[in-house]
Amino acid sequence: MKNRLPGITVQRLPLYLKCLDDLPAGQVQVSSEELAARVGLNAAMVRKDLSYLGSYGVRGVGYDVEHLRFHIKQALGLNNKWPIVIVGIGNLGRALANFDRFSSEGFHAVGLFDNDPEKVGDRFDGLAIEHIDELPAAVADRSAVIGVIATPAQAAQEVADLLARSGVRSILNFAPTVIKAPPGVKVRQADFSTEMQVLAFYLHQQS
Amino acid sequence: MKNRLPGITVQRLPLYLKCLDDLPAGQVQVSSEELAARVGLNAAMVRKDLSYLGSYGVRGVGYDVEHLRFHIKQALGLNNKWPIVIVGIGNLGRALANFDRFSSEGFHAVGLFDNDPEKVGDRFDGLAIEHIDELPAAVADRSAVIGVIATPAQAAQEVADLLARSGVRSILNFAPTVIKAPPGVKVRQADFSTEMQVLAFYLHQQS
DNA sequence: CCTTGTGAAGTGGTTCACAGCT
DNA sequence: AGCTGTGAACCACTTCACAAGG
Repeated sequence: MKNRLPGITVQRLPLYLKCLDDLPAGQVQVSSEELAARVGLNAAMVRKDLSYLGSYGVRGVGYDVEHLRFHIKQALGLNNKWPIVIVGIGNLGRALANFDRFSSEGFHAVGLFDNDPEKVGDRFDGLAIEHIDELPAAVADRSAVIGVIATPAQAAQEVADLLARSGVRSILNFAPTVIKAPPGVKVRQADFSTEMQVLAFYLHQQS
Repeated sequence: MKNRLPGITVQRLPLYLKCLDDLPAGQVQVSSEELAARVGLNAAMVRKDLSYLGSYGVRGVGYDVEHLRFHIKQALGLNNKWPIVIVGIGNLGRALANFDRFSSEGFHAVGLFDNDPEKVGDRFDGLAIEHIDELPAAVADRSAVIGVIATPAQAAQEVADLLARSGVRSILNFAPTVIKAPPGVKVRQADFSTEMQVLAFYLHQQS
């Protein structure tokens, strides 16, 4: 076991976690072979990924499902409850706010923000929508560490700047534009059009 | 120029395209240095990625913005209009259906499906929601090639099977579960919780 | 003189193949 | 006997560094 996981392993750990959830109720052991088939990867890769977490398998048997789930969540920091804020409460923002697996997955929404005064006060997921001007104080008061951007593209950079200044340490950007953030603020791009365009490439190739 | 682009280059081409859109109106040339700064990468990587498309830059000058945009779109197959269907018209499905950059980005929605009879007939983006039972015929009639899954996790595999049987060649899955598809059907996972969990890892590390 | 395009070197991820345990 | 854990070989991507060319 090394104490540093490759970035790409970090990206696969959430997939293993989802596969564990999909196992038949009552299944107590799982082999690298079975997990690999479920995620669509090679068994050696699964074993190598999991070995970075420590030696939690049993030779000749496999991995204990609950034990493994615990250690993956541990490695990802999902045994905390990270406070997050969501900016832009259109259809996408509402979908995110209603996402009820937050609680089981290490996050909880502590603020919903929009710049439309019409929307302020509406409630989702037990939270009232607040005006974007309230964001800096809210992030500080509620110790939010992740900001989710679900605004139109033209507002995204401005919102990212505001989030960064307010003190979040990570940004998940759903707007179809590339945003910059100061060093120390980790950004992930999570947008629909990028994924679609990648699929288009493979369609195009075939034809 | 080779005729095979590395998979990871394919994933970055959409980002370059977005950066070209963000350039000040009227800017006619762009250097690898400037593009790199915008996407947050090394200039050599940008040049190498673009060199796979052919030698479309001018030494000492840079790349012609329009020319480059054309060739990236060409490579990604975005000079077609790929017909897509969206399954699961909750908040997320509506966000996708309303996504108005489709037309400029090589796609158009040709069907919206849900299993809730209450929703059937509602209109979004100029399309009426149809019942999921209509999906196979619709995919065939309208030549849809991409299926987007925006259902809850427990329905996702079933919808994926239905899409694959109906003849789509690519699936974009937003449900927080790992789905399988037969060989020949390309799947991309695009889910919120995976991205959040990756961010959680980096937060956890710092603290 | 400036910036592209690209071999070559460097880095990191994947797969193989088998020793090590149960 | 079976499955994990892991060095070693392999392969892919990134970065360097510079020749080529406007």
